[in-house]
Amino acid sequence: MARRNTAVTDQVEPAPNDDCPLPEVLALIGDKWCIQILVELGEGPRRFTQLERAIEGVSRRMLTLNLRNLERNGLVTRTVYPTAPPSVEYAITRLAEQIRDPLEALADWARHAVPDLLTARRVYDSRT
Amino acid sequence: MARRNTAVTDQVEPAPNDDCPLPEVLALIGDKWCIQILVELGEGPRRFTQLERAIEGVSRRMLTLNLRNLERNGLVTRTVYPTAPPSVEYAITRLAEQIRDPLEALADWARHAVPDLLTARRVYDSRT
DNA sequence: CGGGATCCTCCCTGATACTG
DNA sequence: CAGTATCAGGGAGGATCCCG
Repeated sequence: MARRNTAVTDQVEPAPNDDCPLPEVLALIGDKWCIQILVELGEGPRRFTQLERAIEGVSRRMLTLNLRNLERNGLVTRTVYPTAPPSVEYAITRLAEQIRDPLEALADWARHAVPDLLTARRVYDSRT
Repeated sequence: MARRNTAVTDQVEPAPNDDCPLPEVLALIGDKWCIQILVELGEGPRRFTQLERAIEGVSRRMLTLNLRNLERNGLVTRTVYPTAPPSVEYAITRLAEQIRDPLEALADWARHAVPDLLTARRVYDSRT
């Protein structure tokens, strides 16, 4: 069991069966900060500290782990420039760019559904 | 602090700011079993035990919590038939039906991206 | 049958300190 | 600057028991 406690999500392992890959996708991009990382990198390449400042609330550790996971899955590239002090640049790949449309569709639904959702929630909560 | 340890995700609280509602959506439908529940209920109404058998791997507790969460957010309805023994039927709402298209788009991307993803992963892992 | 309540256990995560 | 290593806590989730 190599790689224990080194990745955020260890599952995925896309079961070749199952007609519904959604759980896997969610496991892939569900890591609390992945979306925000992808969104930020969508604006252009960023360095580690830039990401750390832009995302706000993320710890160094979690940022590292999420980036490693994204890199491992081919959604983000990591380029080291051997300068002094060292400089590391992250960027999204084509694979990651192609996911932006589906995610945008999901975001559209979210924006549209939030009111109904909040209403449902108030009703449910008021009935305790 | 009522409702502690009673919901799976307690956050959400859709911050009215932020132009990107994606983290909230993921918090909403990201609960490990929610997607599979919605997919299964998409086939038609189901009773608790039917869901428990269909989903496989889910514990009674988590199934209950996920269903409660979905119900609270207006994505699932819960109907109790006071028969003996009691019978409870779950079904998806219109709000939940409307999310199926975005999710399907995401699933399409997933199916298309899996090969690249696995390749990237093998390359990354082989470089240790 | 359909859960609620309780206990208990990992492991995820944050904080801190150290390194090339 | 860009991380890794280590420690500690807290919460998610499983197992179990019980009840209407």
